[in-house]
Amino acid sequence: MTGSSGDKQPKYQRIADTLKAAIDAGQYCAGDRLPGENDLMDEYGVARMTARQALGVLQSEGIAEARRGAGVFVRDFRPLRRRGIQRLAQGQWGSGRSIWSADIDNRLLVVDQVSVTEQGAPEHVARVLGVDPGEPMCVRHRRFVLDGKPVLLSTSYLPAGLVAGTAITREDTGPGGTYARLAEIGAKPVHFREEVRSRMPGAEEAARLELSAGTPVILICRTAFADEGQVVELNEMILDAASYVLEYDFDA
Amino acid sequence: MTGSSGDKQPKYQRIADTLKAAIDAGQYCAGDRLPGENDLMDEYGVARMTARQALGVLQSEGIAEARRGAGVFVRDFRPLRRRGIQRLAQGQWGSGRSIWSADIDNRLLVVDQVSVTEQGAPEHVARVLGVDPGEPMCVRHRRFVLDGKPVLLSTSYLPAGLVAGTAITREDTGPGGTYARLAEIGAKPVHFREEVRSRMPGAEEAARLELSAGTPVILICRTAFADEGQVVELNEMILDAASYVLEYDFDA
DNA sequence: TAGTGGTCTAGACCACGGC
DNA sequence: CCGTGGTCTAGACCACTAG
Repeated sequence: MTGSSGDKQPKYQRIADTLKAAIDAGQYCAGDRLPGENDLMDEYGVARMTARQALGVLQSEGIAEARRGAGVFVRDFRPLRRRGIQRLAQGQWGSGRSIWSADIDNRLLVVDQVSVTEQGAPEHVARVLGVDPGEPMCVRHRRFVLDGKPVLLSTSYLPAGLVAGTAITREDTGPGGTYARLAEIGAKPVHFREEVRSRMPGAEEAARLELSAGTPVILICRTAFADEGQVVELNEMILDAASYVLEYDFDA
Repeated sequence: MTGSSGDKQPKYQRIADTLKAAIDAGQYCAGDRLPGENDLMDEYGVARMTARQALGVLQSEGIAEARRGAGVFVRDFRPLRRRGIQRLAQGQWGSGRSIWSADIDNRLLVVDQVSVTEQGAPEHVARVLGVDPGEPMCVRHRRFVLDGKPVLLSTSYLPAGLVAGTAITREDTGPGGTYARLAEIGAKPVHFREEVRSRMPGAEEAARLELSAGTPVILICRTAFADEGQVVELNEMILDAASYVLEYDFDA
């Protein structure tokens, strides 16, 4: 495909396709600098905005990344593997290690932008939790930064009455994390539901995750159920899609 | 956020933020037409390309959609729910109904662009299947169109030797689909792994799924294992991210 | 047919990065 | 410093859609 058919494509698309073909052919590898706007203007005899638009195609497809003052570079894709099911098996958090240490090998994970507040349940949260909007909730915000790159934003909602007085209301939830604390107060999560979708980030999300153009986010909304079917936590996560592969393993 | 701080934002960003705020405030609802390029030029006293850039922000965030000759319109988000685990429970395909009918209620699902060919295993497929690259595979391509909107592209790889002579090599695999046929030849899938990621589509993917700008795709790579741990199928799916929510339900 | 968005040109000034 | 990409202007022609 992309052959020499007389499809009457726009110029910028033809230039973009040529660059993509060169990347596929290995003429440019991950991290290499692509021809800049000026190069393309000379080579194809087009105006600045047209060359710019061609490079914009590669950026909006997540293939390339512009660095101001330096050039446009080929991106690479080396995602983390997030095992959705095994990571929540009881052995992981029952034993006292952080859930997150299951994900990472030889990498530096920093949790920052932590805040724990009590506020009223937003409407969509209340609906899932089965409570009234405005019901007091313990809201935990966190950002996870792996090797200096932010990869995940997390917002966790728990019923304020349920978790009052536990370490869940503190920034450091202690060994085993939130789920170990829930187990200690008789609200052990026994069932989980994860809903996954993807969209482009808003400006604030892109800033907090330091996303370059053309990178979507993955949204995971996890609901944790105790053994009476009671919802004990709702966790909304925003992931850099270029940093993650989610894995779900299950039997027929 | 987006307060009146003297952040010295670009004009197009300020215009875009104003439009987004108006949408959030309910001044424009899903399907409504937004102010066009000419409107913004008049209202803000900017050049054509700047107004255009502002509208481009909303489009690249998936908030709005341009319709040529008509205007720029607010998009909506009414996704399908795809239950990753229950839908592959044996009751679903063991009973003879199509797996896909489990997903849809009162909607017209059309499967088109079907092709079944035999070709050599691509390198990445061979690696997962544990065979040599070029090993003959049965390759099934399909496109799923729901109520006239393409939502999913599927490419399925099965060992050619295993499925030779079965309905799997025909376009219509018969009641219960591929998995029912595999069960009949003693290669019943008992375990599945789904790997999920997201990125922006390439031009061909966007065309086949009729995606508007600012819509990512979700990639699902599903591996089906028979009871000896043997891989019997690898299914690569490309989903319109604006059409789907994936759901995974599991116990701790 | 009138108005819309899609493409394109030929300039301009700026902020930032590497040298 | 000089080249890079980021923003912006003021025009132009086109294809498409709605009325």
